[in-house]
Amino acid sequence: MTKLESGEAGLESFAKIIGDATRIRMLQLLMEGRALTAKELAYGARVEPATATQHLRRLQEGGLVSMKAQGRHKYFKLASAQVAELMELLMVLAPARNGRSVEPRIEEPLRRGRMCYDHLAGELGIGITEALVKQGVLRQETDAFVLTRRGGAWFAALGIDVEAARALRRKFATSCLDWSERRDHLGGALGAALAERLVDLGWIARKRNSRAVTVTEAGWRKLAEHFPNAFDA
Amino acid sequence: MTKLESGEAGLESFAKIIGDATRIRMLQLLMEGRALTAKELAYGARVEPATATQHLRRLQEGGLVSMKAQGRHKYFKLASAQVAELMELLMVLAPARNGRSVEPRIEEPLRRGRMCYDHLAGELGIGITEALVKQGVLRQETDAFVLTRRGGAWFAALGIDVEAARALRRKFATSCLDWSERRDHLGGALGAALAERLVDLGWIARKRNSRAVTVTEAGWRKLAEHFPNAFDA
DNA sequence: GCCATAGTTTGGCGCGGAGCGAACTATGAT
DNA sequence: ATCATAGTTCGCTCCGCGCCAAACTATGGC
Repeated sequence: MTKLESGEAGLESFAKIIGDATRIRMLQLLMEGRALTAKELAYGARVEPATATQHLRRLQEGGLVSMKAQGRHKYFKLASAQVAELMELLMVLAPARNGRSVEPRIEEPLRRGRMCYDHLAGELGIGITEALVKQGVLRQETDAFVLTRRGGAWFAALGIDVEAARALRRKFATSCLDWSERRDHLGGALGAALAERLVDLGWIARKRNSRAVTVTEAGWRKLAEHFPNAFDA
Repeated sequence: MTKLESGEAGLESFAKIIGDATRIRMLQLLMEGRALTAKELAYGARVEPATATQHLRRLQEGGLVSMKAQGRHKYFKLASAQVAELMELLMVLAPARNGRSVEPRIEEPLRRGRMCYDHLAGELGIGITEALVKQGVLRQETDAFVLTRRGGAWFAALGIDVEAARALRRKFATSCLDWSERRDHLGGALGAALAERLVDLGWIARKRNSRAVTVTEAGWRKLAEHFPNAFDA
């Protein structure tokens, strides 16, 4: 054990990890909340995969991102909500230096409800997910949700073919870190099936050419029945 | 105007400013809340003054620290409470990488009340300062307090020689950013005189070999009379 | 005026580390 | 088995930038 102040030295090398343009760009890409592959991050941050590997290793060592290998892909995402908090603070403080710059405010409708790929995010997605957990339909694990026995029945009752979703060659019920809310919500095949079904039922509707999702007139009552206490606040 | 995305480029160069061991060390030194001179920061961060000048310039450009020239000294302090917030977040996240490390928790007594150089800080210092502002004894300016006309009488009534304090070759009534509370409190000659007088009156007492300050038995009643509503929470 | 001290500017040295291409392994598709 | 693709390892180049010494300016004390 070298004589190394764990506090100070830790902060210094941690700061170095953040203090690189490419790595910051990668973290920015991950702010959307979705898990990205190494290659996506490489090209997104405008470097070759070989270079990206090094950066991603350092980001992992710094506890800023977490990785999950799946087949020949490696999916990276922000390690915690605190990291997202840190990034947000950096983004707020940064432009102050660069002359005035209008704070890029999130459009309110998007904050309320939106599609994240093909499943629901925003307050709507989170409200629904948390209601399902509270009802015992889902159980939250480290980075995925598990459908309980009664949960299967619940989805079936809503008219969703759970087995079909399970058969798809994709993650079944992942937990996706929400960008605006910083909370986990249901993604994957099950999340997509649920979103699709709610649209089919006419409870929610997608705005044309937008990721925004709104609850329909009839939807409010129906959602309140099926997801109790989900939309109080 | 070059084609330069103000948002992205800003974040990247901002991150670079933070991502340097020496500059982080300087920011860490400033977390105490007191303004420090360029030289103090240089040696505190273990570099020569010539090097420190460069770093301090970049920290200023990045909006992380603010500077006030006073005579031949230049005093630096954190630019805002948000910067302190950022630093705190960095310090919380950093050690996670470095194996387990006990979160260096602030000792409770220090949080309650302590000496910051020669004036009062912590909840005690802030409570007193805010009570004085509310009573119209002090008025808060950008980075200093102003003693009002009635304020002079108030201090005199407490047995403090305001003119003597004003005559000293030092800042009279500065506002000092509190480290644990992140709020301004009264410093400078006036703050020191007040602290000294409260000790003389026996209302507060310093612990031996510590910066901790406690309120005496008799002190509680007296303080409550002179600083109404200062210690509710 | 003098000297002492705080801070800055400049020039040059040297290292850390970001970047890439090429060769490698690992997984999946056919 | 064969090919395609994801990601890694290695060796190398090269540039940014942190650092200091020395010479400079600015301020205060005498």
